[in-house]
Amino acid sequence: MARASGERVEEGHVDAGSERASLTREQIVETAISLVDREGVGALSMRRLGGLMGVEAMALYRYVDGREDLLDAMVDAVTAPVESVAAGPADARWGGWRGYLWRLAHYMRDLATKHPNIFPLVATRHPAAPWLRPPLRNLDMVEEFLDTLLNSGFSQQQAAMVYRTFASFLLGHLLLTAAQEADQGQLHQERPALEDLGDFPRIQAMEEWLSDPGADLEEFTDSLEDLLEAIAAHVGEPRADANGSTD
Amino acid sequence: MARASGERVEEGHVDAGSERASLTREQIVETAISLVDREGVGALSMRRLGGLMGVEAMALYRYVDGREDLLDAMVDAVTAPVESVAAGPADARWGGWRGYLWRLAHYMRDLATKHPNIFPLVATRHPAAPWLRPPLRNLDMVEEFLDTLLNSGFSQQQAAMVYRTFASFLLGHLLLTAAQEADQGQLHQERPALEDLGDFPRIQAMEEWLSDPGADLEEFTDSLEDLLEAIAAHVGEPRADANGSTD
DNA sequence: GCAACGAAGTTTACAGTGTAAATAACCGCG
DNA sequence: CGCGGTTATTTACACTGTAAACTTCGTTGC
Repeated sequence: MARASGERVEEGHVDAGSERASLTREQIVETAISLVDREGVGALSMRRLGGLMGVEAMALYRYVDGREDLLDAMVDAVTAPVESVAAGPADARWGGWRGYLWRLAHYMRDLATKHPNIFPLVATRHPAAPWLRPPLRNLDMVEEFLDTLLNSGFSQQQAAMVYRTFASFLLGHLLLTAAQEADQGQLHQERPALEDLGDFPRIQAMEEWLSDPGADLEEFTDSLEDLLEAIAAHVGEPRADANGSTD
Repeated sequence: MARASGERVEEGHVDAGSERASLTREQIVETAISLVDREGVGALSMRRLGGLMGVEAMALYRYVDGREDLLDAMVDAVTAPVESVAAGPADARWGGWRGYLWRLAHYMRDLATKHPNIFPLVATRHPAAPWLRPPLRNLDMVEEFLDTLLNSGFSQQQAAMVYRTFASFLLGHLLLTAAQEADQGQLHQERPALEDLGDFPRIQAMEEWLSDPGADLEEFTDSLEDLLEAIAAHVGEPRADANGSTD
């Protein structure tokens, strides 16, 4: 019954084409992601999601094992394609470790700006293992990360250190980028008049320098380059010229 | 009535001494903080909090204006004392800007380890102004921060840049520190067997280097020193010796 | 054909949530 | 005493996640 007559599902056009489509874990996760992208995690409820897929809420439980599991699955889904985009196996060494880290950083930044409402989840949910540090919590990706570094002459200890440092760097910058992107998207909610700053002359004087949201990418890039330089210095690499050819 | 006879409030010994005590916004926020410290934000509900204070849930609404406001107030309360601890007005220039940033960083780290369940809120909630960057979102503190830097010879543009960079640095490192501290506290919940890593030789080989949770403080300190060095370099300061005396 | 089976989705139910609105208990003051 | 104001309680409602029973349906074995 249910979907037979004109019962007005919320907006979900399931597919109506192939055969019967039924439900899929991937479709559920995908729909949930798009909902959260549009309206934030607060808007994600099982009943609402069910409505979007033209199905009762409880039907989802055959595939997702509860809301928490769904959130984890969303995080995994969003961070999964990184290994095939940031640095596929073919060109993993193109540009050496610097090139690899550069591409990875910018891929993660894209992710944060595309899913600003989901990124806090990526940053905040406990990863499966305690040494897996957000936002770099995809096993395939971490494996490739370490592989690239070890192949570039880093010791195991150094590679682990770089992994941690790099993760912290991304976490800090991208969480801010995402937050900023998020309230840009949320059709300017009530800016509460911004207390008058009379007691804060320094802040008042510097407000223009502190704002400047357009500078975010530039700041990210600059900081990234500083970080790469610092890594190179710690590791004893000559200098730069962006090509650490190891083969 | 309510608190008169033996009605078994959850555990809240309000004060039982002074006069009647009634309710206070500060007490509410304090109790909420201690609850979240013990059991995580998931455990904070208005009814539960009311129970802890020997009062019905709706009584809180005269003081906190809803759950969201309560969470904001908790974040503010937790990050407020920074100006009097990290660097009071008297010794704000002791050790120059390096000393100031050093003390501030360690104060914030203490905060993250003392309130690991609250720190994600500090990191994640939108600040009042868009240019106020977590976790440095206290106006008094930011004012002092900028003042210290400007008094140490930084230009306005440079000071703003340092503020942003420093905030990103803290956010990245402390969120990880807090997460780690948090699941140490949560009486080891089911570690789900940790998929066997057969497909990840690199990770498997380096697991010992990747774990090592004791190294967190050392890593933080090292990274902090790198950051201070980088700032000094960008600003054209001679070198180090931890005393940028400007007077 | 037909009964049995398993899977997919629905119904019903329950305990818990935040919070708006009306109500009651208390205080000092006239 | 009554009156008014502050504080806390009561009641109510819409919503949440999810356990358990139930219906519906396509497939398979005989």
